[in-house]
Amino acid sequence: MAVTIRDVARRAGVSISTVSRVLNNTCTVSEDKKIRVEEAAEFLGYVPNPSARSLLKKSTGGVGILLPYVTGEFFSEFLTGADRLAKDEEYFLLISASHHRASEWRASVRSVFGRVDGLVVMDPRMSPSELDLKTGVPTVFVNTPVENEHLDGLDIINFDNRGGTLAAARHLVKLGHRKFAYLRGPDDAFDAVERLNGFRDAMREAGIAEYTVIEAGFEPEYGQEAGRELLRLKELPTAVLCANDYCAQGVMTVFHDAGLRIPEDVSVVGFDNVPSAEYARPALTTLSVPPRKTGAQALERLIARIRNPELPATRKLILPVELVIRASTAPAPTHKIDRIAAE
Amino acid sequence: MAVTIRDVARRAGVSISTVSRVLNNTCTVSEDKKIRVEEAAEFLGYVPNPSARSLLKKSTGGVGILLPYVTGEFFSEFLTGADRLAKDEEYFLLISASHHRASEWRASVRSVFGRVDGLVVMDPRMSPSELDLKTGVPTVFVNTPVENEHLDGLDIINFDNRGGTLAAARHLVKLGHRKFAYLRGPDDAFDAVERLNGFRDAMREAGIAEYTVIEAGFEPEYGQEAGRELLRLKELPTAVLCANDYCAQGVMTVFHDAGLRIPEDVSVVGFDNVPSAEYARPALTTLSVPPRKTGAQALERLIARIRNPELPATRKLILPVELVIRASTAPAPTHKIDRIAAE
DNA sequence: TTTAGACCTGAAAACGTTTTCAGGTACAGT
DNA sequence: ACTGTACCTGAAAACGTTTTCAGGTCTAAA
Repeated sequence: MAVTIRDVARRAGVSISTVSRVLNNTCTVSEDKKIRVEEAAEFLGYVPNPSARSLLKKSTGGVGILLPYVTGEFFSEFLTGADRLAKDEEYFLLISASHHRASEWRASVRSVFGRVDGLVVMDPRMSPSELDLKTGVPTVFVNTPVENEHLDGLDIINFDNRGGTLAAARHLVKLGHRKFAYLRGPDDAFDAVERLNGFRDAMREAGIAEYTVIEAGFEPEYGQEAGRELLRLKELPTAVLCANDYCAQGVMTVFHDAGLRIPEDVSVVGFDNVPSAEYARPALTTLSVPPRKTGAQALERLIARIRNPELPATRKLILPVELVIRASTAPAPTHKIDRIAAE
Repeated sequence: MAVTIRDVARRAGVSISTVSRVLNNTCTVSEDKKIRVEEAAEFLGYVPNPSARSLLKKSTGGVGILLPYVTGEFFSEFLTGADRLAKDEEYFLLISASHHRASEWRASVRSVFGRVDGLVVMDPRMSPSELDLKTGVPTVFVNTPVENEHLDGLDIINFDNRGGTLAAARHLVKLGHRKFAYLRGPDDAFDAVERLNGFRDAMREAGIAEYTVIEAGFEPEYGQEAGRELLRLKELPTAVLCANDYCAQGVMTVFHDAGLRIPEDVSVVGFDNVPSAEYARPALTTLSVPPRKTGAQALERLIARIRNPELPATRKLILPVELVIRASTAPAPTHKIDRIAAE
């Protein structure tokens, strides 16, 4: 049986009210009793029961984070940022992954319900209205699809996905590339679609009407599959933009194994700038989104709203995305390209 | 104001006891009242208050996970496994990272105290006694240093770190390598030390007295630094074993940039088999520890102990580690090795 | 000496549940 | 008709806190 406030009170020879007052120093208590209580609490190793406390205060001191995956550098960096801020602000973190599945999503929501003072929700495949959260706590959405007209009451942090790919493609156009391929992410993922749109914007802008778009995905396997598909084309693109860094890593392995040289024969660009992108060889040109900072920022905003419920909920923040040029991109090749047969 | 059991009782025209009984179907209730209660609860969207419930039941339905980092493929894979099992068993996950710092460690412990029914603790730098957990809940330690004689009351899951490196080094010896370097992890990290010991075992076994050990670490930066140091040696090793995969990735970038060919000039081995090891080029030979499975296993064991407190706590499990041979290792070179000057 | 006010303290209510306890009804067996 | 039993139900206690309320003491002012 855990030690309760009553035990402390008995040992200090005071009432439980006094113990509570001392421990929360909520109003003045005579010096001697204060010392007696503190000693007793220390001696007994008393820790207030969080359930009892939050039952009364109607706040738990916790923040829930709901995301599709807990795996992968992007998400884990996001969590690191969130964890950092949570610790600073003395909140605990309740984390749950949905794997884009409705059943797990419901289980996640159920598991946080009533246990947290606020929620950070990240799911690029579902709009806030589909998520239908009736949790009654402040919520910050990250990387979430939303039409501007339905913004009211929503607090959103997104990345400039569209602008990112646009910038990358522009860069490649400037390097003389004309034959492009885009390895797209799943079409039910909002960020993947935005990235594709950015690519299309760039092509339109450059007056390039013909380019290849291949359905890939966010994992290296999909990149490999798409890479093999590219190798079967009768004319190889000289520049390949990818849904994200993992996809890019996948396509790079296939190109490498086919004897293609990156960037001499073909340029490759990722998205996200995950830590491993820097350590790939060739190091990957990519678009830097700051997941750690975003995690911290989401939590900061959420905690501000928890502490001050008057704060208006409606807000939309679009974080800029930065082109990081590394070794995987170069001017368009002028030589003829040899490749080992596909498959 | 959230809807309480009292609201449901009023709407259904019964007492709160009856509502509770229906919702937990804890004993027989007449059919009509049962239906009325269920309808009322559904209509009002009633969800029992977890604080009130756990205050009474003395169990929270939560499990705490305390680890050094939440970043990196190893930890995030571990979390995925844990999350999976938690969801299956209807537990929520309270996660906190300590970054190997005592102050954060204490903050983490404080944040889970009283909020969870059990704890999974992973910290290769601290023995359970140093952690001095007086949480009063069942705890499973993962990848934690412990001397066999102090095992009582401890529930431990470790990897065969020593055997892993031993197997890798043996493999390289069999490939004809005689000039070895080992990039070691921090010497206060138990697993890093065990891995080094495995390497030393192999050298002794092969009768190799001279080899290089360099203080590196678990991040690619350290691998790069150590790699540059290796390049300054007057004689290059033909085989480099690393503290983990990230370290290996770091050293590989430096070798690559120095014009060394892997594995023709030098073989490199990692440890952990993180997902990106497969997609590096050359693909990394490494030792597979199954973090996801371990996460699930730790949680499974913990939940079993929570549900059955009679279960003896003392247990030590050492998970095998498997050598995964990929393209970064090859027979020892017989040719002379050219390298671009270090720095 | 009285009284107002400041200050300290304990009793008790409250938070939202679950669970025990006891009362009530209906029915079957005598 | 009476008793015993099974079944259902509501009142109330309990969980461990915080907070309100009110009582009590002490000091200072009148």
